[in-house]
Amino acid sequence: MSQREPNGIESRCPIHELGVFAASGDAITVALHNLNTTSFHLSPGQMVYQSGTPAMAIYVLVHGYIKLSKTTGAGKAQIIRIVKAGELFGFDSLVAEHYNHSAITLGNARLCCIPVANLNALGEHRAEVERLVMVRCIKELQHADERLLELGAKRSAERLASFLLEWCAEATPETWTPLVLSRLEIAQLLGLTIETVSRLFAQWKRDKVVREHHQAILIEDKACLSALAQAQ
Amino acid sequence: MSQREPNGIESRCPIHELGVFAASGDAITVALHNLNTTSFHLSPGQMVYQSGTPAMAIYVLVHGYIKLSKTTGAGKAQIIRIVKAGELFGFDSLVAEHYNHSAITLGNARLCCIPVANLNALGEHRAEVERLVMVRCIKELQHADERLLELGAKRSAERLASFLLEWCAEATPETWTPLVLSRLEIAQLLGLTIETVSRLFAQWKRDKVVREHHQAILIEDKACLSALAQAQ
DNA sequence: CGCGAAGTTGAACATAGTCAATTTCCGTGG
DNA sequence: CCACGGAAATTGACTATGTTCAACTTCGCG
Repeated sequence: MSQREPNGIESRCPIHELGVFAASGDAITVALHNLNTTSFHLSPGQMVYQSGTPAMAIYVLVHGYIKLSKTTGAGKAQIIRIVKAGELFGFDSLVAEHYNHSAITLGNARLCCIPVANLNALGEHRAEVERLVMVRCIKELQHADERLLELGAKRSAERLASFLLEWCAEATPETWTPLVLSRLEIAQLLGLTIETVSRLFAQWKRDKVVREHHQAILIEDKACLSALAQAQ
Repeated sequence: MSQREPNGIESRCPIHELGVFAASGDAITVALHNLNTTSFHLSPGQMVYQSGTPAMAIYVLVHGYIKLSKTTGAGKAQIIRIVKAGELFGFDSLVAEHYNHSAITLGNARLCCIPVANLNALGEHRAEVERLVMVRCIKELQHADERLLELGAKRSAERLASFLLEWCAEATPETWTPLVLSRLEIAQLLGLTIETVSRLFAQWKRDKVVREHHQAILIEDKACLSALAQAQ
C-alpha cells in the first residue's frame, strides 16, 4: 500500500522518533531501520483501509487524526476510536485476514505503513517490537473499556462532557483546542444524533461552559463540565 | 488434568491444554511448565480482582464464566466482557499498576493465575508467550469494536437479539443453552434496564422466537431473531 | 409453606430521536 | 470583493423508545 505524496516523493518514516517506539533502546531503534518503512501524506477524508479488506499492514500515525469506524447492517456508523499522532492502528493485520473496521483521515495526515511481512526483517528484535505492539494493544483495550462504559451507562450530556474533557485534556485554561470532528462525527463517536450534540453545545455556550470559534473549542468552566460528565 | 477439590486446595494448572496456548509447539508447552502455575476454584459471585487494585497477574479461565465490569461515578455498572472457558483476562497487569475493571465469577469457576513476575521464568520462550498474549489481546480488541457498535448504534431489541445469537452460537436448533446471566446482568451488559430486557423476552416468548426453561434458553426462530438483530 | 430475591407487568414520564424549516459557514466563480 | 450554492449546523415541534416507579407474581430454597 504505497500512496504517494502530492509531489510524488515518499519520505523516510520517522518511526523511531515516535511515541510508540520512543521507549525502545538503541538496539531496537537500529533494528527498526530494517523495516525500511516510508511515511506518506493523505488528504482529508481519505481511506487508509476499509473494513473487510485484506489486512496486511499496521500503521503509525505520524501527524494528524484518523477515525476508525464500523457500520451496522442498517448502515448506521459508529466511530470506534480517534487515533492521534504517535499512536498505532491496524492491529487486525497481525491476527486476521481482514480489517474489521475502516480507517479514514480527519484532515491532513501523515502516516507510516509497516507491512506485517516486513516484521520478519527484524530478526531477533521482532520479539521486542511485538512486545511494544502488545503494550499498545492492551492500552487500547483499556481505552475501549472506558468507551464501553460511556456508551452503555451514561446519558448524552455526560458522554459529550466526558468527550470534551478528554479532547481538551492537554489544554491550559486559556488555550483553544482544534475540534477536528464535525457534529456528525461527534454524534457517531458518542452514539447520539447530530441534533442532540448541537443542542448540548448550544446550551453550554449559553451557560458559558464552553466557547467555540472557528473549528476550535475552549472550556470556560471546567468544574461545571466535570460535574456534567459525572452524571447525577 | 483438572481435578476438582474443595476450596482452599490448589491444583496444577492445565494451562497447556487450554485454548489459549493450544496452538503452541512442544517447546513452548514444556516452557510453560516453568510458570508452575496453579489453578483454583471460586464460588458464584466471588471477586477475582477489583478495579483500582494492584494488577500483578494475568488469568486463564479454565472452567465457568467471569464478568468484567466497570462502574460509573454515579454507581451505574457496565459489563465490559463475559469471559468464557479457555480465555485470558487481566491483561492490565502487563502494562499498568492497577486493574481498570473488576472481575467476578458467574457461577462456579476454575481459573489459573499467572503472576506476571513468573513470566521471567520462561526465559527464551517469554517472547512466544507474549506473542500469544498479543494475539489474544488483539482479538479482544476486535470484540470490543463490535460491542461498541452494538452499544452506540443499535436499539434495545437489536442488542438483545445479537447477544442471544452470539450466546447460543454453538447451539444446534434443538439444544438448550444455559443462560448464566441474570436479567440485571444482561441489562448491564447491553446498556439497558432490567425491565426493558424482561419485556423483550416476554414479547419474544409470546411470538415463539425464544423459549426459556429454568436457566436455559432455546432459539426457536433463528431467522426471526437474526432479522431483529439487523435493525430496520 | 413462607420468605426474600428475581422477574414481570402496567402506567406515567423523560430523554433523545425524527422530521422539517432556517440559518450559518465556506468554498467557488463571476 | 461579492454573490451564489451547497453542506453543515441550529432550532423547534412532535414522536418514540426506553426509563422510572410501583404493584404484583414467580421462583428457589430453607
